[in-house]
Amino acid sequence: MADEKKLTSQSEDYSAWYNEVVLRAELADYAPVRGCMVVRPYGTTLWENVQQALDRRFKETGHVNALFPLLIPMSFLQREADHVEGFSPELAVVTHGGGKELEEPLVVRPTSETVIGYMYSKWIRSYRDLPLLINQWGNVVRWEMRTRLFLRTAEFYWQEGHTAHATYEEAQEETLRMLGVYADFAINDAAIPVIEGRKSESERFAGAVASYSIEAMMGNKWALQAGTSHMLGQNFAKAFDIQYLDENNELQYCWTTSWGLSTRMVGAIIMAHGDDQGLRLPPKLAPYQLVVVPIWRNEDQKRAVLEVTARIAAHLRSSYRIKVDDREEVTPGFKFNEWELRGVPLRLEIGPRDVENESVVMARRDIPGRAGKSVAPMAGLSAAVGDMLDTIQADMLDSATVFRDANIREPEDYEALKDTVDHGWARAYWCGNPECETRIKEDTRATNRNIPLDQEGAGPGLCIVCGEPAEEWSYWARAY
RNA sequence: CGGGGCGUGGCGCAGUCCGGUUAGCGCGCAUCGUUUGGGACGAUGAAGUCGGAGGUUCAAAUCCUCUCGCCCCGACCA
Repeated sequence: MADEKKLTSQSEDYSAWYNEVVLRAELADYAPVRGCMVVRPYGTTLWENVQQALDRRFKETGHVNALFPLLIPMSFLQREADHVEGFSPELAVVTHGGGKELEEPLVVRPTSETVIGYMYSKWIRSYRDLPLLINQWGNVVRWEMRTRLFLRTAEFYWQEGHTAHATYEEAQEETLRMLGVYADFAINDAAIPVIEGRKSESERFAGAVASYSIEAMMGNKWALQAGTSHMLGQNFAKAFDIQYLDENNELQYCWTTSWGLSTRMVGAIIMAHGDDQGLRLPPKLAPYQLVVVPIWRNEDQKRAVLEVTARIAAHLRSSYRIKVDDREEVTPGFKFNEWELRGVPLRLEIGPRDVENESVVMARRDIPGRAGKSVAPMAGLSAAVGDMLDTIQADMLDSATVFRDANIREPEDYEALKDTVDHGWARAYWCGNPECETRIKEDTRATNRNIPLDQEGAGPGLCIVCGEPAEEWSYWARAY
């Protein structure tokens, strides 16, 4: 930071920008343990808003919440071959308890498929018990090599849904339903356009038959997997004996799914919307939807302004998440910058002129500077604020969508693809051969993000790498 | 685990090469006053076992040995 007041600009150093925003907006801080973070109150409120928006959708689709234990017997992980292999390098293991070495080590859950599978095998007896639709809000630990606040931390907070079904079709339907729920949330609440798709074999969750993701484009044009949904087939059902008696009194293995969305979504919100001034939070999720900054020059004005401010705030508080910043030790200009850094979508400025004219100045965070300012009459202010917040929400989605679409190209050939993924995402035909996928990764550091569910317009084509026939196109990009 | 960087008041750093007053600077913080429509200013003040341990020396933030931790860049991952 050359200028201590300003953030490092995104163009100068995107990851420095990211770290500074997270710290200075007081979303999170580094914990004493490497790779762990403290989610500060402002970040927690944002996460709680994410939770509420998702939880409502989970309930609407028939799910209920439960809480499963943090510690899992090591042997559980080993029951599903791919699952152990996938997770063993990143497990935190508890070897001692009560001052004694444990007979069997316990792992701190990296995810809960195994314990939940164990419990499901106890709970499920009959087809009448199905489908079983449970979600858990909690934390997990994965010993990551390289960590970044929110994006990849050793411990993170998330929800993991785990469902069991009688048939393949129902489980597959559930997998895609929840992917759709994530997409709906991302688009309509987080104002982040996302692409729903299937993960390639190499990117598939350890133990899954198929994994699906929503992929979002960040401000530096890298991709971020913002949510995943897995079709687990009967892999875990067989490993944990999750069986039921069907209508014909025959024993069948269940079909299970799991799906998760983590505090990484906070990182997505930061990077999808942030600018050189700091955060830009979508109104639906922002801890404060609007901040009111009173302005005065002398005692008389102060009294009048604060009185009007209090009245307006009391009125707005019933409908909006509002913060009145009446600190006297900092100037209005300082407050403007601080709340812009912290991403509050809308600011109301109330000064002597406004008191006189019975108006307020509204400043939109998504449109910096003078262009984002307008004057609104105090009469009918609540409705005007509501309209403005709706407009900001919609405009943020629009501009994120325009940005994303402007940075997705369809390269003609392999040489063009190499260039494309340097500046954005590529949508290209791929034959599905892992060797072609690996080659792209080695040549460009870009990975297969997903094979979009929406294949409209895709006909038979030729693989961008090997030229063999390809049925589907997929997205390729540098990713977090 | 490989490469790089860094540990000095709350934060950011200088000082370390070449040992030598009372360890400085900016920001922040506290008090008072003047300010307040885009990051105010002045005065006064509080705050540091120089990451830790051992060693060399009359003398160590500074030199030597060991150690711990953090950050950044790679390979792995949501």
